[in-house]
Amino acid sequence: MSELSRITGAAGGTIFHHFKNKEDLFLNVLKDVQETILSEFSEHKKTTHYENGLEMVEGAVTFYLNLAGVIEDQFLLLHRHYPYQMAETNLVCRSYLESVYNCLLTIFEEGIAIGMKDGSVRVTSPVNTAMVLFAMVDGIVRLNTYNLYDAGAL
Amino acid sequence: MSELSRITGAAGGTIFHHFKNKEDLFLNVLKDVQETILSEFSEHKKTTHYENGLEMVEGAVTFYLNLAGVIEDQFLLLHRHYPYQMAETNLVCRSYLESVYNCLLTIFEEGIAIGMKDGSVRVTSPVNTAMVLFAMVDGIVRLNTYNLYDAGAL
DNA sequence: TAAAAAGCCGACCGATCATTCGGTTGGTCT
DNA sequence: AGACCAACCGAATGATCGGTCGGCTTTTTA
Repeated sequence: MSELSRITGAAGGTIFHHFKNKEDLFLNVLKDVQETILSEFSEHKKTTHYENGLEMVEGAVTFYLNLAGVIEDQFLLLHRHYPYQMAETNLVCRSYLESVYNCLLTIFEEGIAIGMKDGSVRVTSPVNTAMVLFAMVDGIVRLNTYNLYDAGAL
Repeated sequence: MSELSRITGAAGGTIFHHFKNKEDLFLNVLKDVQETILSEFSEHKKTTHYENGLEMVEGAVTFYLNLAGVIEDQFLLLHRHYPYQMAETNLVCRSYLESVYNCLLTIFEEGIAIGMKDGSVRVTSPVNTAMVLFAMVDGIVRLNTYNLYDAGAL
């Protein structure tokens, strides 16, 4: 909190005038992350168009990797342990996280579902496939954040 | 530290008799994680045998998912932010993490390399493919740890 | 068997933490 | 002009943190 006070230039007490406590402040940050990702997602849906399901899945991967680069700090928050620990007891926190993951998974799921219809994608379970794809892309982002390897080249 | 003192039953000062400070204690825990994973890895190599490269890759996935379940706490440590933050300045910490990731990546790489020879695997870059596969499996483990979704069913 | 070393204890310390609170300011409404 | 209010300040607060230290006990060594 003192570091935040130093960075923003606001006095220590001022922060507590705007936020009830540290947890409330964190929840507002998380809310901001959720809103940003959801808005980027709907923007992506509006501005893109794909020939078939497979292309849509590929587009989802590109969208995800690109987004993770543009708002790296926000994604970093989702890669930390604290939010998920808080989500175990805090329902608001949990709903923010679920909303984000739901949104991100949906992109893959939709692409796979369409691809199954048009024949460009052949899988048994679209939900599971989407989850595996998501885990893969997210894992790469994570690998890239903690630059132990040059995953950025991927 | 006080919680550790409570759990172990050792007095506060006793912990600092065995470890220089909190960071030193953490490094010893991380060292333990590294040694455990490396030993499990060599055990896996000794006790398994595969017909071709693809089977070996599949075996690597199974090994990884299984290991993550058996020593869940130790994997949780690798999914937290702190070690990677520390690795930026602490070379010992960095070497532990690199050693772990190197070991885990190697399993995939070897399988892919063999598979490319015997024709069971067709990829352009074994290193990149191994990294993507690793990211995928690790992503699933992470998704499962923070049980927002029932990734365990996968 | 005496001395030395290692293990252990818990009260204690200074630093830092999140949070509080009495008071000031500048703008808006009556 | 006076009342009101949200925004803001910063010193003060109690709790907690990692870490220290002198002394007690057990084990090892000479």
